[in-house]
Amino acid sequence: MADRLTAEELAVALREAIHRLNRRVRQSRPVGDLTFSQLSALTSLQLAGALTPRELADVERVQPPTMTKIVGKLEERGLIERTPHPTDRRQVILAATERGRAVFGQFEKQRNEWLARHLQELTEDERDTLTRAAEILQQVAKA
Amino acid sequence: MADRLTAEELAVALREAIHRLNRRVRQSRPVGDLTFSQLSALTSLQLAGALTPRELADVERVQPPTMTKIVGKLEERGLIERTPHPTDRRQVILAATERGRAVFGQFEKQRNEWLARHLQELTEDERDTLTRAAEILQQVAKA
DNA sequence: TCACAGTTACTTAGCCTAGCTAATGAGCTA
DNA sequence: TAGCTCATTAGCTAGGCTAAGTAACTGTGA
Repeated sequence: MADRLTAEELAVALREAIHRLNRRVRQSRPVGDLTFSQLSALTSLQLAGALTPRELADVERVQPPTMTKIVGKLEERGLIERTPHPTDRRQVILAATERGRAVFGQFEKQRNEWLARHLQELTEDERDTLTRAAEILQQVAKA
Repeated sequence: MADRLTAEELAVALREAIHRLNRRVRQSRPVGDLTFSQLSALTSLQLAGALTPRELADVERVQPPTMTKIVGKLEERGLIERTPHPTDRRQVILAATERGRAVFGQFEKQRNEWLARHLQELTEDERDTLTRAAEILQQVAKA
């Protein structure tokens, strides 16, 4: 069973687990797909409805120029669109297009397939633990 | 409290949590530091003692050319060294140098600082949950 | 009130790392 | 000798970053 770890030991264990799992999930990329980061940005955008690039960058925890690139890729594919801000002409409003919303669910599903399949092989107890862990980790990442 | 999620819903939640946390941890990079991937490879190498590039690539779940690059960076810094395989001259044996072992602990500590600090702010109960979660995730990543 | 200095928002340019596949060359093995 | 395996090289894309540039907003002093 799990011994009581120090915060530092836990940090090591968690980071390694996350690092490897992250690589695994990224590897299972279907052809012609959106990347992880693109999908994440698209998700945030749909959850929020509409955001400025700065807001989206903050949510995604990247710098604005990085978000400019990601948004550019999504716009090229016609999945999101830029519209002018109603009052402040420096700003831009980003929102998913019809097509973006349509395409999204399908890719999201593929993307999760590998992980979901493996999670299904766990016990209910283990999945409950991971559910609580996901909440805690979201909280930590937000901090 | 946590509702019972389907494996698919859990996959979404986990993936998002991991994605964001990963970015957070990567951001807290001290100057002149090793990258996440370099540190991870160095760790695996020390745990195993010595490995060939192919073996290390498998452990780290990357393709051999990717590992060639990472190993190159570590070698440049004098943290690992390549020695010829005793019987098979195609192969190479990788191992951490004295300096690699010395430098390792220190960077590892810095690397974990941000995460450890935030984990310390959690309750013991939450940390226990994360400890179990880390074990489960390692298992899933290995599968 | 209005000009201009400072600030903010986004983008561009240029860099590095991390991944990948395809191809190459050296060495092993049947 | 033919064919396989291992490591590397070459060349690509994506995703990060900082620094610098441009356009637009805002507030203050004459």
